[in-house]
Amino acid sequence: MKNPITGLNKVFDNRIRLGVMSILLVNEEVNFNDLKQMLEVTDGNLATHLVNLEENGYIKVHKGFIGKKTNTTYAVTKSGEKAFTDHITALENMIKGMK
Amino acid sequence: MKNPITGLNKVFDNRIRLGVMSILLVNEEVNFNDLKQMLEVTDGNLATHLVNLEENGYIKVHKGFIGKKTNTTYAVTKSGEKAFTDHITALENMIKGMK
DNA sequence: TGCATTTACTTTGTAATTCAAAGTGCTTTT
DNA sequence: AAAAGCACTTTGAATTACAAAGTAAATGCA
Repeated sequence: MKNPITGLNKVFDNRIRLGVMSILLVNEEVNFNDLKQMLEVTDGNLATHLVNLEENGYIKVHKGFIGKKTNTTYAVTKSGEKAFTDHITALENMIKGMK
Repeated sequence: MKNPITGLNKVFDNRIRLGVMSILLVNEEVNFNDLKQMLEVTDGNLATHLVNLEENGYIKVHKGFIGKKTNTTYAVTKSGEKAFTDHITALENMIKGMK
């Protein structure tokens, strides 16, 4: 039997990062507050994970304005999309369970 | 949009525990050494995660002998099987991405 | 027989990660 | 103009993950 966990991406071991990615895959652009509400996490916690995802090149951050208010949006990168789908594929293979 | 990460089990945030469960779901009983080789982890690391899974009631441990040599085997419990499949279901739902 | 080695874990200590609370700077409300 | 709210960032503590060292029994070999 080959190692079932090779191919799993360490970045996605975390539920919040996983959640962010799954949201960003189906929503083109999402801002901080929406993410926070969707995932029901504290500011600091979410921010940390967003920084992590950005440092890994999986999401891109756009700091803009709506009127005079800052509006920071997040979107997946090509690389992030690939990393995520690869991870899901690895998960599926793991679940299938190869003896 | 509802929170996509509710339903994800914290115990399975970890790749090694995830791997152990996926192995034990398709193999009735597996011993320490086989798990170690399959997952390519160090003794201490694997042992820690096995204790964690046992404390959560997801696996049961059987300390037996083969001849004079100790042989400790691990198997999933009913509750572990349910927890794991529930987690997988939650993952699948998350991936499907509900807006 | 006796000493070294291997096996199968367990224990220990450190490094990394996760998270919430407090802080910052700006905007909006009263 | 002061107070409150928003959108983050920073900080610090707690938890978790991990490898290395330790232990006890069994086996190999001289």
